[in-house]
Amino acid sequence: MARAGLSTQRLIDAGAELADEVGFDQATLSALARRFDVKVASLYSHLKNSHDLRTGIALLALEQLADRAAEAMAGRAGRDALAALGNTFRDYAREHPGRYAAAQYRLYPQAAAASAGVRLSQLTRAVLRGYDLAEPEQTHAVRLLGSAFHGYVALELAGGFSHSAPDSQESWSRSLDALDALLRNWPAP
Amino acid sequence: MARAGLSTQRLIDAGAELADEVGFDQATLSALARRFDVKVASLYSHLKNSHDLRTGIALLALEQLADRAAEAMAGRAGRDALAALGNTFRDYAREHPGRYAAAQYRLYPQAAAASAGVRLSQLTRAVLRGYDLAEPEQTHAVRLLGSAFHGYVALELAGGFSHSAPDSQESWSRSLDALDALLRNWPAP
DNA sequence: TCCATTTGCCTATAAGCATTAGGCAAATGT
DNA sequence: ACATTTGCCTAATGCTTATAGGCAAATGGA
Repeated sequence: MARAGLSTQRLIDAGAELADEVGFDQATLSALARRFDVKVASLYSHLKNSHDLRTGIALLALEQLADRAAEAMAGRAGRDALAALGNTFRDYAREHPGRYAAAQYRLYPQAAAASAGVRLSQLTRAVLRGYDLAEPEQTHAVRLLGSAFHGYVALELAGGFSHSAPDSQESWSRSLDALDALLRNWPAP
Repeated sequence: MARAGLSTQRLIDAGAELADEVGFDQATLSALARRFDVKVASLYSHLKNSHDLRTGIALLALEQLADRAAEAMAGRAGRDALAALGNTFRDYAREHPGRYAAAQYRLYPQAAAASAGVRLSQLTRAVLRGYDLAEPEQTHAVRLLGSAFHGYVALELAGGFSHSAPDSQESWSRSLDALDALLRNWPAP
């Protein structure tokens, strides 16, 4: 009986593709087994359970996001860095909606601390180096920036901005302008 | 055989409570039937399917959100109106996490157009009456505002701001200050 | 190269969830 | 009082996750 050549990594990679195609919560072990033309029980040699698959996809997505963000932000500051980070999130979510959803998957604190999510939040903080903000205002700004990026991407992905003028791209671009202006003129506490 | 006295509305109300307790996607027909001490099949006299239940909870959540927002915003303008709307979202999400998640549930365009979501977006636009913004900048601002609110609430609910200083309440308050400042000094296109 | 061990995928089984079909009894209205 | 409607039931199906145990393919040591 020929073997299918499964491995944890191959399953997670295929799971990520599956998630992009059918949605993160439709990326089931059953569907994954079907994709490899293998019985579901066979997957349990490589994954502890379905939570394991989801965690794996989440960690993959965070890695990819952090890699892309680091590359996009390299050598940029101010509005350029801000746009690089924001566009990384938005583009990734549009290219890989399932993975983007996975990146929001609730990890155990321990797993979260060891994930690329940490790198990602360092990059967000790095954007603020181009502006003049001391603690604790810097942290407030990091949180607001993360909220605005994530919120915009989530609402856009949910179709919130799709069926009315003006174009979502236009609003996105102006939102980056606005956030840049805000960081340059952060109100006194 | 005594009857349980089910009805569509009672099921949806109980489903909303269930969602708050165990999470929106754990609010299943099975769990709901258990709660009424009734067999699952009995629910199908009142609900077409599980999507129907989810849609019902979503519409309920949107109604409640819009009602709360309208009351909180009445008679307020500027930063007060902004804070009233933002706090409505945040407080509702903290009190009713399952319902808040439901409010993000993707509705059919037709259902969405007839929902209280429309009222909610009118209220968001009403906040901007206290500031001086003409179209299309006004729409960009509405979208950014909605993104920031939703993003903050989602990240806070996911535990993003819970395990490090400064306090999330502090960041929220400063974010409202910052958004108010931004709307007062919206950058020229 | 032989053979022991490990590993990978299998069958079988069980439990939870969504859904449909069909039945009986309680509620309702005339 | 009786016919009709309605509400909840049992039964059955199919899909999902998960566990236990088995056999054959890969691996590695002599």
